[in-house]
Amino acid sequence: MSSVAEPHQADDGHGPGGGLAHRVPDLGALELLLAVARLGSLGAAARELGITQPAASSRIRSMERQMGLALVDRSPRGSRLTDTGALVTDWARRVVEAAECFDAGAQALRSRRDSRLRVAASMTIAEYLLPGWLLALRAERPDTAVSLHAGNSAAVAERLLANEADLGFVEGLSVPTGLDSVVIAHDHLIVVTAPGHPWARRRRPLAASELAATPLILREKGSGTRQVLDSALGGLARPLIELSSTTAVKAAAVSGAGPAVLSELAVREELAMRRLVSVPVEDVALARDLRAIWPTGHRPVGPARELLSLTRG
Amino acid sequence: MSSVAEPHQADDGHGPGGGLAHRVPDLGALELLLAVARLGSLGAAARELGITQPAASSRIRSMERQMGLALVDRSPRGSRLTDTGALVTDWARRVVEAAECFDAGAQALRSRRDSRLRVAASMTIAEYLLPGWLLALRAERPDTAVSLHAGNSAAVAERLLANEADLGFVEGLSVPTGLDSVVIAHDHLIVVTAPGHPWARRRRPLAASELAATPLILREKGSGTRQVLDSALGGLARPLIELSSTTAVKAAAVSGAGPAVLSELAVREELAMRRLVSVPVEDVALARDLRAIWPTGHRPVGPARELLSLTRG
DNA sequence: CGCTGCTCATAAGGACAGGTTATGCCTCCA
DNA sequence: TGGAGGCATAACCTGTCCTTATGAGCAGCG
Repeated sequence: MSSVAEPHQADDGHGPGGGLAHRVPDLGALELLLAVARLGSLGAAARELGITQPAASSRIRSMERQMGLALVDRSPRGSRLTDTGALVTDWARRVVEAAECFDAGAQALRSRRDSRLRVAASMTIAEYLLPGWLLALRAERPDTAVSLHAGNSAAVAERLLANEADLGFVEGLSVPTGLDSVVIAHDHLIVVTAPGHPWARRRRPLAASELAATPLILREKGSGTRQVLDSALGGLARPLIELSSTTAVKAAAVSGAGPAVLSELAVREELAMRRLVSVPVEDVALARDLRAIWPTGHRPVGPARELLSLTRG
Repeated sequence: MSSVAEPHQADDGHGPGGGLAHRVPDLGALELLLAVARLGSLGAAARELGITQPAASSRIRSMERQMGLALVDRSPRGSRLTDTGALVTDWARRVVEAAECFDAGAQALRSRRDSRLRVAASMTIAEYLLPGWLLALRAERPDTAVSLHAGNSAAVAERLLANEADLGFVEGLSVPTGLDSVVIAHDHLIVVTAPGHPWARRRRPLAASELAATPLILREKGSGTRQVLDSALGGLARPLIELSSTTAVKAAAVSGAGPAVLSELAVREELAMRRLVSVPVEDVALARDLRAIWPTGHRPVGPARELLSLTRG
């Protein structure tokens, strides 16, 4: 029951030129570029990253050679980004930020035991929201060791009640007894298809009956997403296929296998890139709350309170 | 006049443990992990990336050692991700996607001459939107060579009229004569502050007069963002400091220097991570259109039409 | 039952990237 | 006219990642 079982997908150009890694400078080089942009000098950037000035000079130079672009204007009294360098640096910043989220998440997965704050979260929240929160928390309280356990809503509640976690995050319809909660955000399930699908060009909203009558790509029964959909349609959702992870559902939908129902959190990126298109729906209650939960009476204090305050919009 | 001149900022933990690059696997490893997730086998993933099976095996193993996490369940008939591996892979996917955007953008900056589609775009669009569009275009038309030139709105128009570009993207109030256009999206300028600023806790919307009376962190006169703000306030915006790039303005605002006015495109990430907070505003027309533009009479065809169709919501 | 085909693991060697120290040149400023 | 800070080059070292060659576990089939 663990996870990924993805269908074939016809996308991504694994064409010639070899992997991304040969065309994109590695993270260390991008980090260095950001430091140069911020500090205005190769030497200063080198010091900040704990390397020597010649190392920085050589690394920036080979990055420019690799990309075929002049990124930095060197002068005897400092270095500034060129115009294209500024643009490249902005794109690089996004890569580094994603890597920082990765790192924050990985670190939380690693430090299981001796953590000052033990968090349990549902898959969707752990995937899309939590790394950013952890990063923000680290910015304010750099020495707070956080541990993370991801699972379904029931598992999260269980861990809290067993005192194996201090704070939980779930997306669901109801809160288990013995737990207090606060709504931290709202989420909507939305219907998505590949851009080529007939529904993609629909202007008139889909009726609930139509949705219930159409075979859909769905998460397995028991997942939070599926529960909300079944309840909204009165237990009637017809699966085209059932997949055990959000990722697999997205991949199937992108490949054109059919319409899928997913959290808007999960498909924001795909919508922005037009890999998926949202289909308007009427009359169906696909909203759900994202909640922070904790054992009744143990109102969050210290790091837990800090993290909680970061999550509220 | 080129670019970045960032003020001091007290954030990011350049603390111990050395750079990100030592804690996060490099792009090649992340790419490999995604391939393993998708294909269900180390050997198959290795083949897809054009390396040998032992190389893949060793690389995954050292990634697991580096992170201190078991990512893959190996068996004599294939490999599957562990639960934590699935989570890590989802985070890795975001890093790789950011790198793909970086690559698409860099490639467009590089191929200046012999391109089938020459695009000119304003800075904001080039920074935040265009890489995604280029990636989507590459997915559909892998062999379309695109070149990109970024500049302010006037420069974009100039390039189009001089037949140095086929398609332009600008965010602005008006369209120069000699050019046709279509609105592809709507953008709003928003007022943001660091979370600690008094305005951050404001519930009651800010009046235009209040905004005009307060010194703000702003882009330089002549930028599209500044033009819209000045016009909305009747030419009255009072600068606290003027900076020459969106990035510098964001950094100043994050560090708490004061309130800033920026496109919501530019601060979406910062808002999500609570590094900045949006301040409600009333009575001020801060909306602006994002437009695709082209020389009158040369309606986009071929690759230009293709790209245009990807940008419309 | 043993062959064939798939999987992953290990071992030994080579290429290269990225780091270091040492040094030189340029420019601004006191 | 030093001195300080900036960048570049050269020579060398080391670790990482790749390769080829080989071994071993599990499945299906004649």
